[in-house]
Amino acid sequence: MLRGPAGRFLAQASAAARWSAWAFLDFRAALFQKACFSSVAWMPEIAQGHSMSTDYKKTLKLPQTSFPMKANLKEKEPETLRFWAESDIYRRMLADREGAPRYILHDGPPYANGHLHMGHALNKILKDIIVKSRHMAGQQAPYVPGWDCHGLPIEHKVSQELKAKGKENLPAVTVRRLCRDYAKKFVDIQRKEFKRLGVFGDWDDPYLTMHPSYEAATALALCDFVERGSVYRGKKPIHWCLSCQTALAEAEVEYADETSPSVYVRFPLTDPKIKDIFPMADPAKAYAVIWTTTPWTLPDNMAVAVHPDFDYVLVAAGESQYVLARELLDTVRELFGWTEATILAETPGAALEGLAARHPFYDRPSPIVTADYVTLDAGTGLVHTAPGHGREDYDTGLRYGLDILSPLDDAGRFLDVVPYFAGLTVWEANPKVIEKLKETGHLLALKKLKHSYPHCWRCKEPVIFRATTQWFVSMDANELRAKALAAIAGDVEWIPAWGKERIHNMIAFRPDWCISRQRTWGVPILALLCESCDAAYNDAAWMRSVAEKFADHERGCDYWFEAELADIVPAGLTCPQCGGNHFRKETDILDVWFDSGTSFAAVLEKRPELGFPADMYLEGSDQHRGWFHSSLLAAMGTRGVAPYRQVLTHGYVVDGDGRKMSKSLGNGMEPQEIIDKHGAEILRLWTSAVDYRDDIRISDEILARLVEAYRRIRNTCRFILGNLADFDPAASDVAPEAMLPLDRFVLDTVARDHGRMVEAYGVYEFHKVFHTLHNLCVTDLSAFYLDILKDRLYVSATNSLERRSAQSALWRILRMLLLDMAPILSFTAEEVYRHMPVCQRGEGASVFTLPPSDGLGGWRLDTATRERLELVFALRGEVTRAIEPRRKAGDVGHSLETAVVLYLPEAVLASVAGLDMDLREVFIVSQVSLAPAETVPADATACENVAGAAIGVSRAKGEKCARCWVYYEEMAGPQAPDLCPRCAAVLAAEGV
RNA sequence: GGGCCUGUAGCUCAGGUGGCUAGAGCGCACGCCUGAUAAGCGUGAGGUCGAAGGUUCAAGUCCUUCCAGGCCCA
Repeated sequence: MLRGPAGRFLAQASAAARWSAWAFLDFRAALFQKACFSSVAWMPEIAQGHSMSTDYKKTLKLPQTSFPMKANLKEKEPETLRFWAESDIYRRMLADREGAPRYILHDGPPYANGHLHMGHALNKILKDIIVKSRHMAGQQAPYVPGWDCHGLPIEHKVSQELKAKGKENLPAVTVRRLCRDYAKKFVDIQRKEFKRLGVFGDWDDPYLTMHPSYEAATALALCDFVERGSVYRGKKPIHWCLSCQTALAEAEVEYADETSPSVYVRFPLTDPKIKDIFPMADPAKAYAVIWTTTPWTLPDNMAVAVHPDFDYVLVAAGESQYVLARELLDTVRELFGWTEATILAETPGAALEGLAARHPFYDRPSPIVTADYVTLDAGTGLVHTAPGHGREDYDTGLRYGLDILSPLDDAGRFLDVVPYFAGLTVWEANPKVIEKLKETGHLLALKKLKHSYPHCWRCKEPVIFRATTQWFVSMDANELRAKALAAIAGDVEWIPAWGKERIHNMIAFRPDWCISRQRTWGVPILALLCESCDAAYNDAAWMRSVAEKFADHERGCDYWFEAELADIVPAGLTCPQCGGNHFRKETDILDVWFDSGTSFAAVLEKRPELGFPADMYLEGSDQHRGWFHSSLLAAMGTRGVAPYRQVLTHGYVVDGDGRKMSKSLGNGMEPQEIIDKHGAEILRLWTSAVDYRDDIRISDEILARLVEAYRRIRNTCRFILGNLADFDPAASDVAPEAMLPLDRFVLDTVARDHGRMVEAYGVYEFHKVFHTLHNLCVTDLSAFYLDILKDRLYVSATNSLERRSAQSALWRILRMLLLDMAPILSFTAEEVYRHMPVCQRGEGASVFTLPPSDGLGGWRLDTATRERLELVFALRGEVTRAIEPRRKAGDVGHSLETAVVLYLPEAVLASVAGLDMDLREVFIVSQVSLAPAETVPADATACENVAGAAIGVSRAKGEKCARCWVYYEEMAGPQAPDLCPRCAAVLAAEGV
């Protein structure tokens, strides 16, 4: 509340103000009289009637602030970062919210490799905005960043470096040490880069999946699965390099052209059931025709696949009948040299399912199965299926319960059990298989084909698919799949909602989780393998005893690789299968998705400041397949609940045309360039401005727009700051209910927008925060309120109600703006905050010490008043529009050079006239008068948005006051002929 | 090829259950101001709502197909 004699005096004066400029003038004249009595000490030159207009500028209360207009973010941000580091802001924020409801956003660990790209920046800034907005909303929001450290890319990099140095086949512990150093290096690099973005968190103690305690937790999670009977060993084909004798991951496979034999083979269809499908078929001379470029896989053929929806024909050619896809008949006919080929019958592929063909050179059946990956691009529409030698074949094998046959040794030689080809390598077997086919008469055609074929990244030799023994987590044991699907549907909120459908489909149709990898850099699968029969020993209690050692070992699970066999094998252990007592350690490691998928156990459950389950997991939409997926399976499988309550996904960063960034297109953008050019703040603003649920575009134009937006927001703060320079709330605060109507109105407007922004933060719609904030600064504040306020702030007496009311409103507005800005524009909010005097901002050193508040104590403007005022502001728009033609005509420049008459319908006139409001100030003109609509002259401008109203514009009458630039018909008087009564009174009151 | 998603002015975004001459801010053009000044204010021009069909008295909003783009699979 305004205090002191001057305040009380002016408060009364203000209440006397009227809508009519004429009444206004009377009031000013009265003021002047008083002023003359109270002070005769005018500035001498004014008293002498000199025109010293420039000197009046010194008597105005122009904005004063050390807050620079130019942000200079590139230099300023590091200073702010230093300030945050020195004040230990992250811990301070947690301490400030001790006991408040917690909000736990669990960080999905980025891979510790390479520098940050835009996707990293987007992801971490979004997380930071959420964490900070929860803090500003009063919650305690810890954030522990993490890194994914194990895995192939690092191991790959390290082995490339070793290869370059000619050092290969080093012991596992050595390779692991190098991998650890490599990961460590990039954790440090990325940590620095993340911090540069202004992201708050426990950067001194992040979680690393290679940390001993983490590795122990991962291994223990595997124990949990084993204990529940969810883990089994089975066969699965993987890429295998014959010359390196090693398994290869997809990333280690390179595709290059290779020439292969291309063979067309017929499989006898002796099954009498064929007559049910094709009545004219003769089982004695019917054949299914397949095509393959890997003849050596034919010994392991287990089935023939057809597409259920394609049409297949029975064709008579020569003495035989052939089944093949109708669409491919013409191409094949020529190839086989069929002079005549008569279609005997036709059927959809689905009808063929279950028919038993015979293997072309072994005495066993090869059933016809259906598969939707069968195409008509090449071949015959019937696909040779060897589940031990192909991914799709394997899946089909699982579906039909076929044997996963792969009788090869590590060098790719057929085992002794394979008739005709034992001892041959697969490459040697190719021509022999062809010979065998010729011999049996089942080879229909032989050609050469040049095609893209997988090769080993190290030795560049062609690789094969070979079924090997792997570890799996069953999707069906303990109803893992069903429970996961139930959690997806019922326990988790997916944002956006389609995430539910997406992950549901993935879980619903995925095969068992293959958790083993034949690599070195990861958490070992704890098991002992019998030297004589290869049976695995993995008793859960024993596993647990080993896993627990990881936590205390300096290098975590290196323990497994370093320990003597005797220390690991339980005394007296005998193989339950063969009774043998010689064992070796399993050398497979866990899939890295198992590592990061168990972060809830290693981090959420372990850290006192966190908790399980998390409130939020937030990652890119690819993680439906990745971390969201593995975390869900791991938590459901070991804890029986989902690890998260909400899952939020963002799209990918693409270029200005919506295309993905790629090196070859040269359309990439790096966070570092943007920071160097514009500052991290612009990157943060970009993150907030876009709707991240779709793909997110970035381009120079987008950034240019954001830089503009940033300037507007910054300048708005600067202007407010400047006009609060002499404001001490303890001495001069005016409560909202005592403020001038305009101030109350705008305060209410800002409070509403503040509420909208708080709500938008709550539902993670940051682009709404950005648009609301920007619009508020541009439209409601800069172009409207602040523009109107200049007159009052600059001209009125320092301690007048007019000025103090405005400042009290500005002070509250600025605090709301800071709360809204801080999560996004953290650097700038902090800078603004630190330019506020302590009496305005409080004792806290940082903007992040502000308590959550709207600063209004729940005060709002009543709707009736609001609606009446909105009418006035609608009229303001009409006035500015009506002035414009006069300006264009050159009649007037500044709007203060005009006098306006509002011709209003009766009801409007009554409403406007009844308001305690200075219309001259609101319209920023020199004179305003109201008149009934009936009196409207022909040259008035009809209003567009106020029905029945019109505006008359003329040049302002009288003289321009040298101080406030408003035109008056009556000036102050002889002592100050170039001053208006108002200015004269102010100067007199202030003793100038 | 399959699953999920997107496509409204140059840019970023609004447009619950179909009913408006499709909105906002920025940018742009033109003008004003020079007491927020490498600032501020005003006015104005920009859209066949990705395309084509269809349902309907009425479609940016519903359906189908197509085109373009993204993520994940194959």
